[in-house]
Amino acid sequence: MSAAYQPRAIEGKWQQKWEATQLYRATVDWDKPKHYALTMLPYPSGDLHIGHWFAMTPSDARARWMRMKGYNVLFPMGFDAFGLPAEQAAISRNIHPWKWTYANIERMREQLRSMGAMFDWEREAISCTPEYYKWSEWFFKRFYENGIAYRGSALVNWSESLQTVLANEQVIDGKDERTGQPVIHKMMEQWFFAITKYADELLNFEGLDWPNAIRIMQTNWIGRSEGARATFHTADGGHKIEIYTTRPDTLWGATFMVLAPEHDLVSKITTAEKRAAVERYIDEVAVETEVERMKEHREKTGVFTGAYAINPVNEERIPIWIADYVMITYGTGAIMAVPAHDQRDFEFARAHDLEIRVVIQPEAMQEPLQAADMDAAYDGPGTMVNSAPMDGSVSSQAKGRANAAISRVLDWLEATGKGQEAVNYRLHDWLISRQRYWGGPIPMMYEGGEIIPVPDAELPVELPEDVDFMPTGRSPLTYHEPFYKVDATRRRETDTLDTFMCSSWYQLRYLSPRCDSAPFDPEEAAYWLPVDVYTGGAEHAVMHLLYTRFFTKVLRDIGVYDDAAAAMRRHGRDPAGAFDEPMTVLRNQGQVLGAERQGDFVLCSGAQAGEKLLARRVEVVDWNAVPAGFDGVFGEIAHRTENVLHVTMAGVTQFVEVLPSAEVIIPDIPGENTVNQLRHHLDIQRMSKSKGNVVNPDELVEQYGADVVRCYLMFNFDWQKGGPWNENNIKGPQGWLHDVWEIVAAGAPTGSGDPAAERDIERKLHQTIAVIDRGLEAFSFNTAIAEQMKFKNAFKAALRAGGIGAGFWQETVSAMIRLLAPFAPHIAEECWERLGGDYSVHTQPWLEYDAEKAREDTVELVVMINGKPRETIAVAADIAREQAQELALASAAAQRSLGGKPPKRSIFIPGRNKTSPKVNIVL
RNA sequence: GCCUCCGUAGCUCAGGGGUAGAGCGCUCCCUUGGUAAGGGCGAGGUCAUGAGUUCAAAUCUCAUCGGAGGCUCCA
Repeated sequence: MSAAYQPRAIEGKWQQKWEATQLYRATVDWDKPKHYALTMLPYPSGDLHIGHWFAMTPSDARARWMRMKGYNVLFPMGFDAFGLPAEQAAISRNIHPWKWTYANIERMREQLRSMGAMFDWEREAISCTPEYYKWSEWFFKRFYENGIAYRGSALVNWSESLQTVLANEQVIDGKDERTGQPVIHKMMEQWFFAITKYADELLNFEGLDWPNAIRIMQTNWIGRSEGARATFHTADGGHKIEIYTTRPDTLWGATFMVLAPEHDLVSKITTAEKRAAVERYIDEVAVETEVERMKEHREKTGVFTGAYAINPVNEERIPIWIADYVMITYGTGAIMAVPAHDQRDFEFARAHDLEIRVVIQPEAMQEPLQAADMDAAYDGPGTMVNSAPMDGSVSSQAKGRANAAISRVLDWLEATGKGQEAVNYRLHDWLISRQRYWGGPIPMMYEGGEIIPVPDAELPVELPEDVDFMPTGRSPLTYHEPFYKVDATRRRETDTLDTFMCSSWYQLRYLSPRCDSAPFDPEEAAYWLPVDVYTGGAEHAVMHLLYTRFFTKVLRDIGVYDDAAAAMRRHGRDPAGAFDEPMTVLRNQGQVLGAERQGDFVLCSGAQAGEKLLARRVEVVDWNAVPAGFDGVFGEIAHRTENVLHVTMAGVTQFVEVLPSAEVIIPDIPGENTVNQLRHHLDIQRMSKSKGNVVNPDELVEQYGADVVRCYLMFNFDWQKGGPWNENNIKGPQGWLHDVWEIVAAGAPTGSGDPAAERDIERKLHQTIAVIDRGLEAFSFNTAIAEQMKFKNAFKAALRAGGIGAGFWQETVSAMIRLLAPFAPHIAEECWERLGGDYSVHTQPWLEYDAEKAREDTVELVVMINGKPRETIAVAADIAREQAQELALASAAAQRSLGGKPPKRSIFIPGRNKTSPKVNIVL
């Protein structure tokens, strides 16, 4: 065995052997328990970055661990290959999206292989291939037949820069989440999926082990609220106006109504004399982007329509206004305004001099609340007033039926037919069509006004390749006649599917990527589903992770899983609940961020000129090393623009202009120094090409080897948190693997060993196993590795001390290598072979934790006086209470403190796990 | 504004009612034929702050301060 650990020499070799022997091929075996581990598939952008490694290699370690524990593990990989970047590349660089995407996939496959992950490449699925999108289309048709997919008109998000509509989930703060360009609202006819039908079921996370944050985000996004719908009529009786409210107990306080400017009724009810003003306002609002409209603290603008409505609860005549603070996209797009008890309505009423009427009297107040005295709406608890026949009902702060007043009003509304109890959702149906080329075709045709599905036998509708990419941003499909012109009367749909549809079911395609008769093989599904552990980024909380849950539920309801369920029953597995959710356990990794850097600490001297110092001398010194009596500006360089330094000290920033003639002294940089060599503070931030803080995993692998990079990523971060990159720390895992290598390379010692030392190592080994198991179970990869480092340190020390015999060495090193295998698969395989183990270390059984072996024989009994440790006494680990207390009382420390008097109390705390037994003597 | 999560060594992180831990970094010493390296010794922490519960609080409770993420005219 060559002396030095040289990753390059072994990693390629083993990657090839693993592939040649199909070591990671996962096949159905009903005699073994299954484990479907899945990590989010990448978009083939062309280069694997460190984030992919961070997401995938710990998941790989965990999958390997499960495999060694006896599970039949499926850990597939593929590509989410449709999407805009490919199309942008086509437009800007004249490369066809097929070519661009496939070239990237080829490259990324190689990079993925360098990780040494146990991906089963036989199951690779690529969403942009006809074999794949045939089934995306097939699902679309099934959804259409079952009333889930429909074509409808709605106010949608239109991105001018991308020339396409976007789903609500893809718009953040009124901007397209990809480009950051503002979107506008536009009325368009589009394809939708009726995800709102599943809103209530999607709110139920029972049986799911998902991060709390994701559950909260999805719950917020769905935005269920309970309240009432009520129908107001215009005063002339000509029109009905539906409103939704969560506070039906304040209906009697409605003193005006507000419609969203986009509301259908606006044009119908506006009086002739107000028409001009109303139309002007609508035009103003229409050109506002979402961004402008969402600005905080903006003035409540609006105009009166001239029309009046009748409040159904008290027959009062109230004015109807339009205002942009009412959103057409929420509820019914119209509200009853209760200025006394809703802050927005209050502000609007004050701005436009509208009546404010108190209908909830706060209990605590002596005097009745007067509208004129209010400076804000009152939304606390109280008693209903001015609300005959509901006066006296008590409104708590509870929502919905839990509030007595609301409950009573709801009953009354239903009984009188003036309104109904209602549930409202913030969630809208999923807008699925895109005006783009590089996506799955929508298998629909139009003939006259009719929608005709493409027959199943003709699927897939293939994307034509011979298209021209126009810089206009329009989809080439819309002017590709052979594609859209089916025959003289029928025209094909030229919109394509949102890529999130393709990724909503990829976990099913992995089961049988070459299956041609169905989207997936039911026999495979019966065994593997559902996904047991899913890992990926939290940024998909309300997109992919919500969509795929919805998708799974629809497939279940329309019978797509029926054959799989039957197969399950044949194999004696109960299919109940197996198809309700796609992924049982979900964990999100954090993000690896760009490195933080301290700015230089400088001493600047010169002449003060107003706000800033004109420096004639700038010296970089050790952090905080300020000479006594220094009277210039000193501190960290927080920022530098040309020759102006922002120097901060204790939170105060001072400005220093370095004169061209100034002397700059940087001890670490020899020769003459310039102002440009001064380093300013660098914040932790996302890695991006423009910031130049991107870490290239290929270079790291080249330098340190894949195993070291894997271990560094797992050891140096809290996986679920992420953090700043700091390459210095790679030396820790590197040194560890070097040491392991050297221990194996050195071979068994020749001495006979010391039973006590060996027993100690055996104990530590089993304690280590327990920590690794716990760490992997909890995705705490860093603790699992830290514990192995500790064990290595202890073993190495014992070896040096000559306490280890040959037989024990073999046994222990063999165990150590098996424990290492999930984390550093290549070096473990090489060491395993050199130890004489059978191929492969990755198919060896995992080490069984033995509590008896992990037990300490003697431990330190801690004697505490008033809770402060004072002395230790070596005792048997299983020492009894009485004996321990006797020993403690007899100890020198206790005798000294007690001074002959009996203690007030003496408390025995038995040792557990890794803590020592203790006796606390209270004086 | 609301909702989550988090403040432990210089850095990145474990632990978590009962003696404060790891890796890196740092001091000093040794090796200089594993050498863009190895071995050894050591320093460094009122566990964000303040109160409470307890025989005992870094750990539990509450408040405050600081940080991260999410939602936000949601009727």
